[in-house]
Amino acid sequence: MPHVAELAHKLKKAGYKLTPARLAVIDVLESGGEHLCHNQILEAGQKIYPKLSRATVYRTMDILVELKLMRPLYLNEPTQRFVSAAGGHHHLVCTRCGQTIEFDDCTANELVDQLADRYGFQIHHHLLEFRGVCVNCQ
Amino acid sequence: MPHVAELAHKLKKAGYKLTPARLAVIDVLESGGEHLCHNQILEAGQKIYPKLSRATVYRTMDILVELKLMRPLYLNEPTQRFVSAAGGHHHLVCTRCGQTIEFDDCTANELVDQLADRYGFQIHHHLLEFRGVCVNCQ
DNA sequence: CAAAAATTGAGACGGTGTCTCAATTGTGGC
DNA sequence: GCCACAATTGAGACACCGTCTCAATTTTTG
Repeated sequence: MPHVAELAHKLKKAGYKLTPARLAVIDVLESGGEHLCHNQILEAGQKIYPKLSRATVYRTMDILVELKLMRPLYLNEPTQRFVSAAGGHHHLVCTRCGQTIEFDDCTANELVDQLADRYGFQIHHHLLEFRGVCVNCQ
Repeated sequence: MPHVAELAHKLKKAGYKLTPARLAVIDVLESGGEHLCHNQILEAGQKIYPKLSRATVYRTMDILVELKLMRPLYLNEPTQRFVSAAGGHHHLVCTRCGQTIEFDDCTANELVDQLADRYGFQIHHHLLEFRGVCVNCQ
């Protein structure tokens, strides 16, 4: 989970201005749950800074992704969501209720090397997604 | 890669009618490349059966997914794409040119058990996605 | 203080996925 | 082969999403 101070500081350090709109977005990211999408960020952000507009949310998220402070992902739906770049990148998704658990364990590192060899790819990152039914929904 | 005959047969067996529209969609799935999205299926399908409509493509794909003959996935973009349910479920994506290689190797099976234990999930399937730069784009 | 640069909100726009509805079509029973 | 009925269809309406433009505002700089 990102910290307001940290995100804000890095934004400023990268040469971006700390405007109320951007601070509202950052605030939402810090206090809101995980896996927020643009719309959720917009709605929550407007409670903090009512003038906040959709375009600004998109622009701010672009910056945060560019600076590798947040990471975009698609959890089996057409909506882009965001997680802190620091957090675990792997997911356990309940296909019934949508609950998503994030974890870090990863046994894919050997596989990364194999694939790099076989296909000549430079692999930068990877994502594991497990899908099933959670305890409550069984 | 699915076979027309096979998909068509299973559709009929499940109680669905074999209409020209559905056959066109199936034909595209069989002959077209991998990772097709609705729009690509529509365009290719209309070359076979010009009256084919967008709604029918969506409906047919819903059925095929329901019957577990095809599998939907999102490759880091808001567009849903489809792969044969039988094929490999893991991907190597070039972030520069978009080329996607599909493979089957999987070292995640131990991880599946661990996660099932830890979180009480019944895990049905999983997806690995590796992202990097392919030979040509380096 | 003035000019330039960065950022913004509002709204237009094209594309996508969903839905409705009247018209058409495939199928099993005859 | 034909018929009646249920399934299926295409067309278009609709809401929503992501992108873009642009004029207005704010911030920084000289």
